[in-house]
Amino acid sequence: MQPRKAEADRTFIETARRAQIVDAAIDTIAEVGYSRASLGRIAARAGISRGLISYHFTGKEELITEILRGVIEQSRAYMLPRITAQSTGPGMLRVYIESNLTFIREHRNHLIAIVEIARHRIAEGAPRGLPDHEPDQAVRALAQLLARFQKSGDLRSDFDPRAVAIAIRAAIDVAPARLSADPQFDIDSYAQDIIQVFDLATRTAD
Amino acid sequence: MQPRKAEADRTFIETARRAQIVDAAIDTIAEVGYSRASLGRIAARAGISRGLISYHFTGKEELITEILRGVIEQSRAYMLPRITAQSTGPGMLRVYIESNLTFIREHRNHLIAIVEIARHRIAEGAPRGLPDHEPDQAVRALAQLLARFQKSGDLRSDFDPRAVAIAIRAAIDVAPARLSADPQFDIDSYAQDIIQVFDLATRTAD
Amino acid sequence: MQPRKAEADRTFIETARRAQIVDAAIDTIAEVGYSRASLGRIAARAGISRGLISYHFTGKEELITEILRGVIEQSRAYMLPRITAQSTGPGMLRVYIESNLTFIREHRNHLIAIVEIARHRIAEGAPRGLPDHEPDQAVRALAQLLARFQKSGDLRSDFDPRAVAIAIRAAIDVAPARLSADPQFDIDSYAQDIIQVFDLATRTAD
Amino acid sequence: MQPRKAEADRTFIETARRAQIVDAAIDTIAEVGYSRASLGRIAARAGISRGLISYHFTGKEELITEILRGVIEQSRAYMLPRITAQSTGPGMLRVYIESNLTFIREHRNHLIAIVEIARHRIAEGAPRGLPDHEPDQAVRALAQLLARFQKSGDLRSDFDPRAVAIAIRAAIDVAPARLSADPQFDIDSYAQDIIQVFDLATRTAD
DNA sequence: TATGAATGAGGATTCATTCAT
DNA sequence: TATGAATGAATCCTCATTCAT
Repeated sequence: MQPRKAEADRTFIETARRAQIVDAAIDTIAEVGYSRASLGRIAARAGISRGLISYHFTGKEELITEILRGVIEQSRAYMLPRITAQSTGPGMLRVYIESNLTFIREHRNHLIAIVEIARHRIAEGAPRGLPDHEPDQAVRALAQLLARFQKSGDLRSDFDPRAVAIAIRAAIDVAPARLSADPQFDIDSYAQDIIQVFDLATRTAD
Repeated sequence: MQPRKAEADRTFIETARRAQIVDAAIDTIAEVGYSRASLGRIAARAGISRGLISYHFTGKEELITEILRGVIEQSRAYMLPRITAQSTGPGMLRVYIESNLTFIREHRNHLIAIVEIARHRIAEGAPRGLPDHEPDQAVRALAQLLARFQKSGDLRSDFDPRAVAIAIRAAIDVAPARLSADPQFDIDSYAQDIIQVFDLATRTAD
Repeated sequence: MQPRKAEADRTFIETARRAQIVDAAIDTIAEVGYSRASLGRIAARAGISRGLISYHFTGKEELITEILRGVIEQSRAYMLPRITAQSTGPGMLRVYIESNLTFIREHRNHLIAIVEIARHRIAEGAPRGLPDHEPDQAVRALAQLLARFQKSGDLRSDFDPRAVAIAIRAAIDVAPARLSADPQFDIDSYAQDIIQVFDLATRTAD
Repeated sequence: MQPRKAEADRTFIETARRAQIVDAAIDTIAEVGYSRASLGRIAARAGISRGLISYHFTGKEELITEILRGVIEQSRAYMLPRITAQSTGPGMLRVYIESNLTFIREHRNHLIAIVEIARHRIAEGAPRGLPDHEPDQAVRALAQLLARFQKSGDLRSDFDPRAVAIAIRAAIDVAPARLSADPQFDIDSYAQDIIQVFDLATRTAD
């Protein structure tokens, strides 16, 4: 759905309300799961009326899309500078995984929510809303990074960057659910372990 | 919940119908996603009335549980002998990944469906029905395998078997969704790639 | 509904089955209440298939009517001779109440069932099936008895026999429900108490 | 179950709608009986949509409980002052019966409805919602009254107050159904008749 | 006779959405 | 801006009944 208004036209209050609703929606999805996250429950958590959500968002879909957009934007803002600061292949890979999992640890609910949303969007074959089918985009970007370092001889050249990108993203994307379902899951040591896995798997034999 | 009848008491027709319904449910879930897979849609696909599903299954939950049970059983039957036939760590790992992905390729919808179901069950915190919270069980079994070969010196000992198991399962479990969403995804070459990833990551340095 | 066959045409087996079904229905109604007493549950209790009930009875209504008919017949057979054996007004009244409550005590479920049925029939304004709206018939018969003894000077003449009949029947008809809901309810001493109540209320002042 | 909101928080419109729905439910139950009184029929009678009932009440049970609560409250408000104004045993008893039946006459449908509801609640063994299993409470209160006057020598002491209370309540509770099923039933003269019955049965011999 | 199979109606509930105020 | 009110669709489930074997 297209937004109710162009972003630029929004008043201060409107922007604040949208943010408040988005936050409530994230927490609700993280707590009760996507399919039980009705507008009623989201409104209740935000302490506002059901109607107000409809007032600020064209429909449920716009709200969901907004969540996605926001979280992706934040995560990019956090990770991109860190990743681009690295100049070696192994370094980039380490920081990529590390910054992803750190961001997940510090934004648990946000990530639980978008993973939930992504699954539903994929499952229901509705990749509209985002210009490009979200999880794929992340895979593609990572694959490009890998390919670049393969070319420069900084990573092994005998693997398909796309396949490995899928595996890395899978290992990362599984973390939010783990985090919420398994109290013993230690995301930091998990990070170190999979950094080693993909480091060994992609590092050139010296 | 509990089945309408003990399995042994079922008529030929009853068994056939149950199977037909289970199949229709699998295809429906694979096509429209878990949350849109209503009994009505499942019945429509099977070409039967809504009531007939209720006649053969105590409730939606029994149907879902039956799907899970069936697919897990089939996949075990397919993979277990292949995996246990291997005596070396790397061999086991290769066959584990390979047989999983082969099974996925040959039972696309089945796997799409159970991954969908598993997500929902996790998300809604209701892992009842199956003795043990399904995806975890798979992780745990794989972790045990890895640990065993670590102890026998057949795999590196400097990684947490549980963490690596999670990563391997993630790489496998992501395949069904890929398969259905991305027409260019080549599961066989993906298999070879991730076999190499985890082989390099776990193989002892000679 | 009219019965499937004239009573005379029934084979031995048919008669036995009908009786078995009627018994199962009585126990089911007594246990789970009228509205939860589905044909499925009745069949299950009888250990037969759902279809068989439909084979022996035109519909649920015929079954229910049959229960009513049977229990009323039995209760008449038990009570009538006892009541008509009495020649005085007070004696008749005592035996009327006593034999009713004794019959109730000895046929708990049967009585619970028909009271349940009667309520539903009244409530749903469907007094068809029986030539005459059941509870009314009992009231009317009792009122006639009372009136007869009033005329012969054997009971007070300053009460409306119909009103008192209603009150007596109410005191009796309430017993089955009490019996099943209140474990401390002692039907025998209750009988003595209400015998005294209606004796004092109707006895001529000597 | 528990109401959607605390009673104090309700809007004017909300209060009015709830009352309207309760009224429609009472009339529907009185007309077609408890088990046929579906939310659909109730909504139709109220001239509103099915969903609106769910909007104002948590579920069917809350609606039913609300009916019970309301009618009991009204009937208490009507009867209690009249009964407690009496100081003698026979006087109390007369006013008890009289006020009950007057209230019934003036609130026909209300009483038909709550008797219907009470039966169902008893039959299905689910006396929750109300603090105490309703009909029993009425019996108990009356039994206490009777016992008090027995002790003070104002009523015969040779009857069980509980048994007589059951009989009196039965005579009263049967009136709503009579009223609706039997057009010739004259509740006022019925009142006078059973007042005499229980007066004669409990009055001390002077 | 008896069963299992199948249907379709009806019922309670949840929910996204619309609208008047 | 914000709310409460209201709707109607969708969903799961139960059930009486019908029918072929």
